[in-house]
Amino acid sequence: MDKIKTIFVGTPEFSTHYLNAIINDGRFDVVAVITQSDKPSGRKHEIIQSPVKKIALEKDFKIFQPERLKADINIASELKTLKADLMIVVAYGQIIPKEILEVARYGAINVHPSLLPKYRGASPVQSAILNGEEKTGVTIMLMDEKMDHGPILSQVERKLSEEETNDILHEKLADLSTDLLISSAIKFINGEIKPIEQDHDQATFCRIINKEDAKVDWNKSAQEIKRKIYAFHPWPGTWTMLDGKRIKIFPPTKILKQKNIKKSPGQIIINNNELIVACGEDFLKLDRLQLEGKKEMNADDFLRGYEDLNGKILA
RNA sequence: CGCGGGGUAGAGCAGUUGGCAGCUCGGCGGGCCCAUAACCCGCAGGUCGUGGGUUCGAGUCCCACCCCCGCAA
Repeated sequence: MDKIKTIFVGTPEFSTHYLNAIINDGRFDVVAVITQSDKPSGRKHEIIQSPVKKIALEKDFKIFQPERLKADINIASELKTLKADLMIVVAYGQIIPKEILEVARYGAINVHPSLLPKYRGASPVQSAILNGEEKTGVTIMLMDEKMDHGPILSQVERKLSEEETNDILHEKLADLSTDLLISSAIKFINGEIKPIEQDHDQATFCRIINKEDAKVDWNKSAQEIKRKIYAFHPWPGTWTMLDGKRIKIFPPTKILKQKNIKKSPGQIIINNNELIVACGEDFLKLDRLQLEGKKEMNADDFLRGYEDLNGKILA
């Protein structure tokens, strides 16, 4: 059997797990890679290449980096000349127009890290943690014009614990589903899978995360705040303000229930060398912090250098 | 040339107008105690990021460079 001529579309680290799996499997021939354009990034505004691009360069794949895929009319015809069998899309970061989705003979397959039709959209993993879901998973599906809307080829589930962070969960979901992507793609091409239409009435959506989402509202319950800290780790990183300075909060944190103490939300309590903050409901013990300009550190290190914290208010 | 904070003992920090380098924690030794991460006594541990300059004298002032970090993108 000939190798499956594949166009891979993706951008961040998460995508690279799948690209590597496809490369290592041996039954696929990557004829092109589409990834986001290089952008000035970091402290000195250096030009940064996407993780997917780095692999593509290493393997000497043909690379496309349109500024806006929608606006680039020529790219569809150029892709067609590759006579690809399949397009595989993992976290590209742009809407892909219909003409592009149709350049490969068998169409486009998407990997989406949620149990579709739940959590369509830009932040499925973060949202599942934020909402305290008991389980999430990964869906392999065919793409159509609507976002995360196409018929499902396969799914895999994973239980969630209260201690799951966004970065680790992404990795675990990838580990869990790279094989599934490959087997599903091959079965689909061989006509061994019948795609199943999603139950669109059950669909839920999650929007892209912005920086304002990452600020702590201490009026919320300790549980809600804890989930945010885990869901937004390491990016964008949950933060609050202390004495006019930004301070980031990292996992782990622990919820403390103490009914007889009354403090205003955001108030710091130093007890037994532990850093505890009053929330709208219950209390949160913070273990790891980072003051702007400083490195991330343990709470007891932080307390050592920052005297008279007791009673101060985080906002 | 995007904006900003920082580099001082193993860790976290302080160091006033330039004048003997400190604090808390940790480490080591000893003491107290039924006992302890508690308490008491003692000890060790620093080329103050690097190089140059000013000065009788620089952690501190001037110049250059290296490294870490927050914002923004």
